[in-house]
Amino acid sequence: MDHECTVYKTVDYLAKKWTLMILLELYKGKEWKRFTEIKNSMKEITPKMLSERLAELEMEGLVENRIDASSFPVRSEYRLTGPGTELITVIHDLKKWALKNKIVNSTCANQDCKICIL
Amino acid sequence: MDHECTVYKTVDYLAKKWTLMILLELYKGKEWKRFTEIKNSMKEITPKMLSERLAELEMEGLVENRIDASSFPVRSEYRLTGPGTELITVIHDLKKWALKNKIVNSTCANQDCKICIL
DNA sequence: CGGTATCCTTTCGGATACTG
DNA sequence: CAGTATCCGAAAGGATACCG
Repeated sequence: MDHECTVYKTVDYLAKKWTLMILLELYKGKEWKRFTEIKNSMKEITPKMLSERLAELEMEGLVENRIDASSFPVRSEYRLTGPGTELITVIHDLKKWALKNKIVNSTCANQDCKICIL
Repeated sequence: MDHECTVYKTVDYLAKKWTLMILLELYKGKEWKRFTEIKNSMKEITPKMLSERLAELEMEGLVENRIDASSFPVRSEYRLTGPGTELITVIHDLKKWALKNKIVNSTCANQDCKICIL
């Protein structure tokens, strides 16, 4: 939309399809994850989408990428940056708000969600 | 997208165009605001969009509507509910995160933003 | 005033194929 | 393996007109 307000800018890219899922996928488990590894963990995503979203997140400084070109095939891995990890806290707050105020009966409420693992 | 995860569900509707702007518009100033009053404060929005978004937000329990049908023209007013107001806190946290981690030089950082007023 | 209805444009994302 | 290129369909949103 092209905003000047920080809040709108931030939500604009966080809100895109797959973005949150990718962030949470990178948040769980191991530090560095390979492209295909991320892709396989999100059954429905296309390489095009994953590629686009990772590029955006890298530009926003939430994700970093390291490439080992000496090996073949090239090994490319991603992880959350510091800011990226800190954002998870805010997302967790959002979840707490939702569970407190809106969700009446959800498996999400009884336990840590298996999907977002928050 | 049709998620089962609380977090995704929540972001799915918060992320729609105009939604955040409407919430913040209702957050500032007076308690109850009329349809046209909201519309005029957001120069670019069409009545269709405002109507759709308000309906969604009402369904989600973030906004409530009262109608005075005895007057003519009918007087219809909106305001944030309790949960709606609490959400503003989370949005504020998101802003703080963005200013701390991402925004280098923004008028937003020096003062409360004139747009989101957070 | 407070919306709906209709139509139309634009954007987004999916499917698929291909490449170094 | 880690993507990119191309094409296409669905859906979101804008413009405009109209109505109780």
